[in-house]
Amino acid sequence: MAAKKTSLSFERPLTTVDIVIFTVLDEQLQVLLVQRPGGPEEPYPNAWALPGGFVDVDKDDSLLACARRKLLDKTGVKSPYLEQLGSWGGKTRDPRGWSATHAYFALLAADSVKLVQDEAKPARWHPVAELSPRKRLAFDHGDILQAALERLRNKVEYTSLPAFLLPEPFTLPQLQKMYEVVLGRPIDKSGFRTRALAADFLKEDGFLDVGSPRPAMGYRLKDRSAVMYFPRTFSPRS
Amino acid sequence: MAAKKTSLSFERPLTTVDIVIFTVLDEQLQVLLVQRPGGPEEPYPNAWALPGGFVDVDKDDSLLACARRKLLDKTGVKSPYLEQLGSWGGKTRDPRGWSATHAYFALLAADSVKLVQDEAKPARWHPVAELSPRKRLAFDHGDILQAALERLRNKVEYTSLPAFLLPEPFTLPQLQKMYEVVLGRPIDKSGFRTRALAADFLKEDGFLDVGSPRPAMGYRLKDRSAVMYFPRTFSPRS
DNA sequence: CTAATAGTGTCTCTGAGACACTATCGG
DNA sequence: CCGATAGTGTCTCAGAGACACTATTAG
Repeated sequence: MAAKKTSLSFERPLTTVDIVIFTVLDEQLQVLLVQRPGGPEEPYPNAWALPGGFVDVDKDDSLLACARRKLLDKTGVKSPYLEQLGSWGGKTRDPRGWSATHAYFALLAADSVKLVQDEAKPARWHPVAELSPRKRLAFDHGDILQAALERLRNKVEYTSLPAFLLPEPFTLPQLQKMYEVVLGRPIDKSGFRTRALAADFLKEDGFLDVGSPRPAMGYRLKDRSAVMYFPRTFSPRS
Repeated sequence: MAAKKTSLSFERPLTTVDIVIFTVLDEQLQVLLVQRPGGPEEPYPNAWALPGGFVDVDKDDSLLACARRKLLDKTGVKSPYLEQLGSWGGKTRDPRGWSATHAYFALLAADSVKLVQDEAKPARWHPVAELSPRKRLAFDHGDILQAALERLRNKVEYTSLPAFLLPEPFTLPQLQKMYEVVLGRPIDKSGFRTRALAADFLKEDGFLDVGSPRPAMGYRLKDRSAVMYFPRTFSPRS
């Protein structure tokens, strides 16, 4: 394993990991952003940015481990839904030099989060509807967020992803609401129930009384590590 | 732009770009591999690997540009279908140190390629069916190839990707053959034609005589920079 | 004519969408 | 009883799959 360093002396890009963390809060899709420190030597001082940072070659065994570490640090959540989104790299995206970031995207239930406030870097939920072109994010994080949103909205059409936005157990009406919030349009109840149950990724877990007149069946995911793919989408006929 | 180097003195991972280049040759899906040099200081000497290498912070403006450069160097092809596949990074994947690779995947027509042979690194097409667990690829390139195959087979079900495996103009029977080769199963002719034409991504380009008894209509892509998504898949009924 | 490939017509059936309906609770 | 939410039944229709059919060429 004694690494040969010969001819590896060229300049290496900076390597970071950034995470787009989504949740649904107040019936709105929200993303977690941190405010960058304001020092004069900092890039994008005081701008909002995705949580993330440099890979630590001593602490992190892999990119995924690095993402998990950063997510745990910020939110206290151990095992959210986490998938790779892509990578962005180039000469000009960071004024400090050629840099490449590995972006991940995560879904979690709002109430499972205890935001950890680093006084230098305050963290806050931002409704995605309220920041589209408004305040510009640091680096190319606006592009990354955009890609994450497209991926999320796309996958929601044909997967069980929104289940990760809810604490278990949850009811079918609650789950339907998650789909509707992410997609931004109502879904037919009957069709939704038929498909969700036919997809066979839920198991019953007793009745829940969530304050509505009639108690509803509570459900849990059969396998929290698997995502269900529906054969077709929820698209309206149009 | 004068970059502050203060506090950026920690160790940086090695950064590479690797490309999974697919084509169809002899009615088989094939992938381009290069043989690693055999020097005693080289990792995985003489093993087959995906084409790729270190990002050059002077030559490459971005990850995508880096991928294009490497692809052009190896195959002489300027504008193939090229998309990002994902990234793989960790402490142990390269014996020379913590490294992260940005993987891309490309599709091109076999006859558009003039393989550039670097005497130190011979390049050759390998039928994917013939190397599954057989010869182990260098680094984690087996995993990357596996991911590329899954992505390709998956997307072929509902996109026009196989069109990039053919030189233009091509006939519908030729295009159908590309789908069948990648999917590894026959497709119904009538349904295929209906859907391909309804998807409206082809434009007619006169009749072609490809040696078969009856000449067939030749087609070109309306927009070589866009991929068509079908509303449903080609899956057989059960 | 025949063989071979290009291209079309037609039947069936699944499953999604729309929407009206019933069921069960609190008050 | 009523209102509200949970959950079901039913009609229709687009579109995919299966497969038999016609069309056009070479010899």
